[in-house]
Amino acid sequence: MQALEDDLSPRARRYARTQQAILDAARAIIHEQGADKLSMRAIADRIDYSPAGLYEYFGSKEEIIAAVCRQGHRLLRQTMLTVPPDLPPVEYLTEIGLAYIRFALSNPDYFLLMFTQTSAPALEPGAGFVEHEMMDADSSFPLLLQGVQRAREAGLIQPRAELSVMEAAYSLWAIVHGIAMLRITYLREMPMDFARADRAALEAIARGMAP
Amino acid sequence: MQALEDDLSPRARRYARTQQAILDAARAIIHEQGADKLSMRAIADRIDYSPAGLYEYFGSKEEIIAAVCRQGHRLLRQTMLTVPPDLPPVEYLTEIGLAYIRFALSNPDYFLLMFTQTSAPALEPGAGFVEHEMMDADSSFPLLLQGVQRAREAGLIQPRAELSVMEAAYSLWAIVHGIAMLRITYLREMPMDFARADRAALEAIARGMAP
DNA sequence: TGTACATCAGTGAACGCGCGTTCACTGATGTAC
DNA sequence: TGTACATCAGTGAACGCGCGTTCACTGATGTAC
Repeated sequence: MQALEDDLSPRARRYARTQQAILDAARAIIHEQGADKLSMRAIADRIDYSPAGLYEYFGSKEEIIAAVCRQGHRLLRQTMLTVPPDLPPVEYLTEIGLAYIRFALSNPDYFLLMFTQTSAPALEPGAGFVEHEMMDADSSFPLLLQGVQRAREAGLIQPRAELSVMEAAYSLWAIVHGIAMLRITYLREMPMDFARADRAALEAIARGMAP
Repeated sequence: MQALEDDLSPRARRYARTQQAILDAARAIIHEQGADKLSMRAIADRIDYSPAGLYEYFGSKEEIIAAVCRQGHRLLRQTMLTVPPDLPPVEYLTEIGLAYIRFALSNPDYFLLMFTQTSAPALEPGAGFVEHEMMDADSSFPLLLQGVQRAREAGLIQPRAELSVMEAAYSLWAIVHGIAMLRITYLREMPMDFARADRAALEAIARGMAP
């Protein structure tokens, strides 16, 4: 990555840097004021540009949003990667699940945008699930999938006829995503011991996959 | 409800009817064109009014949205109520969970709006969870809670030190909500056997609560 | 090394649009006597 | 039962606003000889 940037001309380097500054500004606005306050003018203001200048770097507002979302998924994935991979498999799964939730809570508007955007390019018909962005290198889902696979190899999770590895990872994803979504929207003001409840939920689903 | 309306003067009755027509129009627009196409002008057009006329019935666009959402929660609840309550408790829980998901899939934009709106009145500090709209008569959560309670009484769910009835219902809600959300947003184009996977997820969480 | 020129990065002003809301108004509906 | 009046339901036009995007422009940067 760094080596790759070194190969670029100073011009191309500055270009890439400004492009990144635009995305950073967009992210900051979303974080501080919510996604509906994100406008070309607001971004331009924040990096001391005129709105027209942004079109040197992105073709439209939509492109900027798409790029910000892609970066968000990468960031979410990285947050989950900070969990030590040598934890006992089930504990590992619990921890990356909690990391997913934590990311959503500290970046609610960003998270909401990431999973609310409907602009993903449609798959051509006949494409398998592997082509879906869910299986991208940037996505966090493969981490869940690997985690489940590891737990299965350790004999801590029993794949059944009714629950493949894929489906187990999907269940796990659903429960953490549901918790994340509910907590940043409908349950925002709910007085409740979520630390306890979330752990309980993750333990329950883990039990449900056990042999 | 009907009797109550009969008591009203013809004037009040027409007023209530128009108010409902406005909400119906709003709902139809959300369903057909998405929540971002919902405007006072669009609503007015649809019921052959001028935009200004709407202010006879609602103080602002925000009020209309709030009312539409409240109605949405009522509708979701009613959908879940169509599940026969005399099913075996665990099967009952599975079925109302699937009904929740089905509602979201047939009204994606409506569902998204209902659970994305941030305009719920904040609880005054010190309020218990019972005061939260989650526990309203309109909310679907109490159905999950009762379902879990019933399963517990039948001995099919084992409340543990680590998983109270409340937490079990929360887990269940999280998983169906997560599925619903993922399927109407990020996984919209995902080619996958969801009928199977969703059932598997619900069975897994049920197993995790079993004695 | 110096000069002429092409390209690049960024500006300022304006475009047209759709929006929520307001306000003076008017005809229709209901009420009081 | 008829008339005068108050209230109600709804209109049309306009308000001011913020938005994404375009376009002719200009000074700065890099390139070729």
